[in-house]
Amino acid sequence: MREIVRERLITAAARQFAEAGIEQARIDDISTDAGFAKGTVYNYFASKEELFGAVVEEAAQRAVSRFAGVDPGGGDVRARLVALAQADVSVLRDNESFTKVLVREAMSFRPTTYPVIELHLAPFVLQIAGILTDAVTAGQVRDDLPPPQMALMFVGILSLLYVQHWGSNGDWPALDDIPELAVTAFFDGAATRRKEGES
Amino acid sequence: MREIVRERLITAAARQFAEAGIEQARIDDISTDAGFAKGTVYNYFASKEELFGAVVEEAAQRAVSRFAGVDPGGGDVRARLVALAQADVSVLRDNESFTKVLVREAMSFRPTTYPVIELHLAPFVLQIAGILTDAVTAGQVRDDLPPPQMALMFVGILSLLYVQHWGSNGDWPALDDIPELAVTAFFDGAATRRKEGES
Amino acid sequence: MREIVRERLITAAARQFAEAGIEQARIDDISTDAGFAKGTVYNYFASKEELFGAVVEEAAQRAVSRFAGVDPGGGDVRARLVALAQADVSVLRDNESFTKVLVREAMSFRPTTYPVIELHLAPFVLQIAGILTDAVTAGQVRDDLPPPQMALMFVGILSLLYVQHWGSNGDWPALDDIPELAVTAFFDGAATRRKEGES
Amino acid sequence: MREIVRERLITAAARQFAEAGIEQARIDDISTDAGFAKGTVYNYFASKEELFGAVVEEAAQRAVSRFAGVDPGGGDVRARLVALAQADVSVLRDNESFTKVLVREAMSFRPTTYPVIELHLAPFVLQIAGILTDAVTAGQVRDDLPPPQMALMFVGILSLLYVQHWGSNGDWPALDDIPELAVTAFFDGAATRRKEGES
DNA sequence: AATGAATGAGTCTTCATTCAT
DNA sequence: GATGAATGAAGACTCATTCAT
Repeated sequence: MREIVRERLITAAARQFAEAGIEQARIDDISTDAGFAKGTVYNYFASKEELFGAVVEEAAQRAVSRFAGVDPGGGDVRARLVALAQADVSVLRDNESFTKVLVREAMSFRPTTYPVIELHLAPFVLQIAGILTDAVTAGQVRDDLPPPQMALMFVGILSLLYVQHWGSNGDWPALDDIPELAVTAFFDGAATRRKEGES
Repeated sequence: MREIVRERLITAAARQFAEAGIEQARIDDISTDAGFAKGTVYNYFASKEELFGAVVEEAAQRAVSRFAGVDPGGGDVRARLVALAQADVSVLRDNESFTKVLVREAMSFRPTTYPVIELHLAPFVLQIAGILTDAVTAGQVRDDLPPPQMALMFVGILSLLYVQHWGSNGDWPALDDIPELAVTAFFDGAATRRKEGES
Repeated sequence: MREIVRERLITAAARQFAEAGIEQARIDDISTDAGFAKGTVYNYFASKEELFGAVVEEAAQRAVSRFAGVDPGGGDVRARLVALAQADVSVLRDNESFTKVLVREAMSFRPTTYPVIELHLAPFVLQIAGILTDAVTAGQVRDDLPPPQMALMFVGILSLLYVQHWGSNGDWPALDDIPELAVTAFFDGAATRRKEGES
Repeated sequence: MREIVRERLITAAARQFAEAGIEQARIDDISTDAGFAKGTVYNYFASKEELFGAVVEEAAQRAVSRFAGVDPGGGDVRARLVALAQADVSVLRDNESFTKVLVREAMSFRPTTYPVIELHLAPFVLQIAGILTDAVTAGQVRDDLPPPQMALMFVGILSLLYVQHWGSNGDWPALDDIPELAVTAFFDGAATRRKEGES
């Protein structure tokens, strides 16, 4: 019961925070949006700051939760990364507000939220780093950059495409194109190339 | 005279906005930081919002100004992009606050500032798009993605590295490494490769 | 409940506005005067301006409300006008602040308030105009001036006497004398006269 | 020299005070309107309040100055009053701002300005009272009201018509009609009448 | 004497937070 | 547990006034 109300508040908060930013969002609107009166928020969260923390935490958890079991494994890095990116985009579709909050906060490196985000995103990044390590071993990925940092870059590029998607009002890139695009940008780069093994 | 004071105010504002964000920054502090009493800001800017606009504008202009004459031209895309990225980093060194504000705002896609940023960054993006078009013609760059969007990606990757630099408190990547890193990430990608023409 | 507080705030506001004028009156004082903390006003009115509007509106309504049923009708204009003026004075006794605000504003022809006053005073003026029209028909009142404008004059003269009452600190005219005085001034004028029908 | 600048400032101040009221009028605008920079006002007046006082004083003086020699004398009160009212209206034409300030202040019974106005208007009121006293003696004016108070009423009615003129944007009454109208209202009243001496 | 940049006291207004019901 | 009225700290903004030039 208590948990359900809490959830409703967090979801409403995510919406408001995504639309207005943390400063501009008003507790009143959040409560109303969730179907309660102003004061109710304070029966569940000690402060606006704490509510925001809960939103970020939930956002990070949601983002991570769906990756479990998504990785097809196997030898093809590209395919594995695309699968992850697709999972991420599908999460985004159901949680656009949460993701917006997450990305905006990540890019704002606010001392209070950055560590939270890092902490919760760690599993995701590690999973990617794992895939990359496999791929380095298999000779599919360059070995002159540490996998964890390449993983960060991959997550970053994904976020970047989200930002451009939102910034262009959905004009470009379309959500559907993002997974492939992200992997292409991350993996292949802009240069013309002859794939390994091509004659 | 008037211009100098204005400049001082904008610089102080950039500092405060970079540190605290637009909402948290207090007009009082900005004026004090610039060495004036609180009312002085309002002799130069009609409102906090306008001051912020001036900071963004200045940030965008500074970012662009240094690219003039930086492009070495010639046939090597990589070298040209590295030169531009180096110029950008050197601008950043002198204007860290401005760039922070710029990047944070760009990533927050706020309706009021996003267009301003787009407008002022356009020349920079176009310059890169030009280089990429040359490179496409020369067969150095893939022709399946439109140059303007690749240019956006390049700028995005650069910004991403700044964010990671700031987010890690300068840990990784170091400023000095960013130009090379950005070009590598953008141009080469993560895949192992044999450069065009290698046997 | 909510209505009571609103009323208390309006009453306090009327006091402060009457004493200090709209510019000089401070929201703080109004709230305190009403027995609340300063912020409370804003739970009921969006701005000082709106609160002022509410005061003017209430003032006009109070002024009008008591005229209902006051007019004795019958053939004697003088008596009917005196009855109305007496009602007006009795309203004034209970609402001195409101009336002061009303009169001051009416005489200041401020674009924002003048229409409000006109609108709300219209019924009163119309009632008087009606009485005068009757009287014109009955041959008691001159027919060379339009009744609505004569009605305005009557209201004006009444207000004028209030102003002189306040301006002289109650010295002259006394409130009790005002109804008779107003009707005399308006109806009879200063000239010596022989009433119609006197030999 | 000094006197001329002072005069220009007072005239500009009158304009601004008339348009915006004493609180809303800004020193800056007054100075600019007079053709000077902001600071100049303070070389002539110690404060805004003092400047306002000077405007009121000047307004009162201008209002009075033109009555000298205007009174045609003779036996007809009506004619003498009309002459005075005409003089007043003609003064008003050249000094609309000053008169507006004066009337508004008179109706606002502000402790600081009311005495000033009374003081300066006294000669005018006395002159009218004199005429009325003559008329009482001649049996043309009722003897049951003290002439000074009747004089006040006359001035009041005149002001009232100005207010209605301004409040209706010049619609009614027209300036030209005011002298006759004022005397009619004051002298004859609204009642049908047979003038003294009519058969 | 004129200027206009700088000052800072004074207010309105917002809104997170408290708490009695 | 929900409510929403009351609170009051905080901060943007105005503008009369000062004063160095």
